[in-house]
Amino acid sequence: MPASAKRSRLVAAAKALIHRHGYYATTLADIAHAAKVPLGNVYYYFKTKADIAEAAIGDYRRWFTDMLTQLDELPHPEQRIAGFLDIPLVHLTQYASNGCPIGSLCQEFGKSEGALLRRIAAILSDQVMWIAEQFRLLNHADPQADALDFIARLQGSILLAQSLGKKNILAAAIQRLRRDVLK
Amino acid sequence: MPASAKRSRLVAAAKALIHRHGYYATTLADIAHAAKVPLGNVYYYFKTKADIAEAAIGDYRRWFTDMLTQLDELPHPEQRIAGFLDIPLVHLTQYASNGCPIGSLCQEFGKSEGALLRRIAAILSDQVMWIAEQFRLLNHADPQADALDFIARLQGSILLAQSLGKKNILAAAIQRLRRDVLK
DNA sequence: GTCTATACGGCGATAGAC
DNA sequence: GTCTATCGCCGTATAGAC
Repeated sequence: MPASAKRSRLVAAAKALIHRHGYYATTLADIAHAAKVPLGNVYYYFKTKADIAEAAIGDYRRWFTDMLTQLDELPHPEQRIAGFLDIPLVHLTQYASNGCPIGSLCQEFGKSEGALLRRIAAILSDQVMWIAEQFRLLNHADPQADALDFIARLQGSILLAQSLGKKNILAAAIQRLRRDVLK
Repeated sequence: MPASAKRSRLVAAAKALIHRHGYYATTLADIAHAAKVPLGNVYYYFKTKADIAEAAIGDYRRWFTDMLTQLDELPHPEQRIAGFLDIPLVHLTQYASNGCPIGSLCQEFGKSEGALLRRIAAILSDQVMWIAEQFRLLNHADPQADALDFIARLQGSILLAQSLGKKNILAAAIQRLRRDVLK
């Protein structure tokens, strides 16, 4: 039932605008306009603004779940991790100017919206567990701690690149992560 | 001239509330109430809400500058870095539940407020340069890159601890940073 | 310098015709 | 299902008395 063209356009617009301007700064009018849907009609598909965010988060989660499942097809853990690092590399410019769509929402929702925080943070949690699994296969002494450090380095580097306005920082950090893991 | 009791109270209230709830979610009425200053009177001290944020950022910058200057008195770079890591350790609970006051403002301002972003990001930049100087003294091959990685790990760990609701993540990350640097 | 009252705009959400 | 008009609230900012 969620497969309506308008609904999809609304969610897509919400994801793009929220990534660029943040959740609070994005208005329903902005989303409706970008999706070419009249403002009042938005409420036929979503009861509240938070519901749109939830749909956007669901989209992100499905996307990452699919991506990690695809990467699981690769034969070696090193290849899988390299594939994982390709994600921020492909979106380098976007991540460096708008931040990680997951990480920045965690920041925003971490301040107030408890229910939405748990949903968006679950994606980060998925990533940590997936990386930990690869590290376990690579015989790390403490795969969980190493995975947390890995994701922290990635998220922190995105923040630094965005804050200092230098996407090179992110590119170099990805390179460094790849080297440290695959050495 | 900036040393008015009311003004100081307003800035202090702004810092605390913005750290807890973020800049956009914090209203001038909240700040005025917490500082026990009538709403209308706020505008005698600050022309706009952004001006209050600027004052808060100035406060943070002075605080960190003083702290780093104090740490410079310590004889060995290792001790200085250990002292630097004591900052998030002392504020562990607060950082784990509300994030880093600097990092989370960078996220928030990175989305829209360009002028304020540059000011708050300067603090991160200061930290990176200061850490890089210590690494240079410790004969690191690439002090700048190592410093960026160091701050990224710290910021990313704070984000993970806050998002996943486990302050242990931050405590462990600090321990790990200390061990990696001082070994 | 201080404080009350209020203007003004924008946003989330609703009513109700079609 | 779709869309226009609009309500009600809240947040920033101002006017102006004291």
